[in-house]
Amino acid sequence: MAFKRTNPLALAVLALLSERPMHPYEMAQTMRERHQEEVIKLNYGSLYTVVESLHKHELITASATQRAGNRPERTVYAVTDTGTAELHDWLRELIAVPAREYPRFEAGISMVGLLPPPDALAVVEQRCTAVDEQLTALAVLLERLAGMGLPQLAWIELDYRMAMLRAERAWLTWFATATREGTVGGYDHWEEHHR
Amino acid sequence: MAFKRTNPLALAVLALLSERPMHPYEMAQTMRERHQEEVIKLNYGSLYTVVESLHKHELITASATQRAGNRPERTVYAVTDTGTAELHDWLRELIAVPAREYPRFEAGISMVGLLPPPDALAVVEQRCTAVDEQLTALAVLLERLAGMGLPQLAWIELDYRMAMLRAERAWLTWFATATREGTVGGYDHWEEHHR
DNA sequence: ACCCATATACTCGGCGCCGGATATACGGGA
DNA sequence: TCCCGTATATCCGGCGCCGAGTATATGGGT
Repeated sequence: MAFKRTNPLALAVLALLSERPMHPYEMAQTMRERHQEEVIKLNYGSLYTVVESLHKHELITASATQRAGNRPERTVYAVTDTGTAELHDWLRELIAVPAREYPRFEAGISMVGLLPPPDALAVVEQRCTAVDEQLTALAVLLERLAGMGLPQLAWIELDYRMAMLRAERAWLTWFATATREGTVGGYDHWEEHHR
Repeated sequence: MAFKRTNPLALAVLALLSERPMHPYEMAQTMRERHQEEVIKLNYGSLYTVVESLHKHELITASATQRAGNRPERTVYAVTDTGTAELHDWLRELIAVPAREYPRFEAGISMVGLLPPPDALAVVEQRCTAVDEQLTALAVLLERLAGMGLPQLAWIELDYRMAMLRAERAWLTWFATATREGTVGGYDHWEEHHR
């Protein structure tokens, strides 16, 4: 059966191995150092599962089980030509085709009418401050990265996330005021239902 | 062990059962009719798993296995008091606390430097038009729902999604022009590397 | 020389999710 | 009356993911 593009961790593995051969644990370390784990969920169990799957589909090869000092054996992997092709094609797909991802917040906010208006207002305001904190944290991080001389292309995904967070904050602010002032469409029925 | 708030489908089940008792298949039908499946991933296999789990944790009760005509047996479920409490608390959490969800696009765009600039530009422009189409489709849907006399609160999650899509489109447009004109930070190195 | 905290490197059992398979009933056309 | 497509309602085998567990090596403190 063909390789399935489910776990993005496999994408990270292909990308790392297209730099140089590595063993799984080293991949994890490198992902940590580069803050890649911010963007792609890393987890040891999944890492080894994913590497094995890539190996089975011949997108990577187990080059050698070496041992340094008396450390346990380490299997070092390298990417194949098919693997590189898969990496590029997967990447193109990820960027070009928007995928339905069912964000939790959409599920939550779609049922906000089940909460009494004051409660709803409170939790929306909580989220608003949380998003604000994430925004300032991101701004600090960007400052630091730019200060280290890293080009914008190296942290382009943070730039994107920042734009999204700003938009979310704006929407939350709007919804909070609309709830507070009772101007959101259907407020009367909502308020009446919780009395 | 305590109930785990993993699958949002369980949230939908609790919400539906807090209207009236239903059997699983009826829940699915209702979700379809109300376009809830746009916001919460529905899938029969998961539905029965989730219902069983809720039942095990006594958040819902199996009221009666009735049979209409000669149809196969149907187990009708109803929500318990603990279930209602869980619903409200989960809802509050979903709204108040932003969750890391690792969107696929972030993973993709973070590695856009691996593609040659012309390829990158092409796929970003593809996404841009795709997002545009989603936006117009959403606008049509909103028009229809408002025309049916539904209050804004009934489709508040679509309002949110619209705001997010607009922000994404704006960012994509910016990135596309910055790539086309070579003004994105680190372009020289990028262009040089793919020659 | 000894000890323990930390780093290194991987393993494994369990569980949730998926989607295709199953089985029966109903309704409309030939 | 027969047939078959669609609706009803659920089941289940398999697989990917998770995170806690395991085992050894290194290095710094006393």
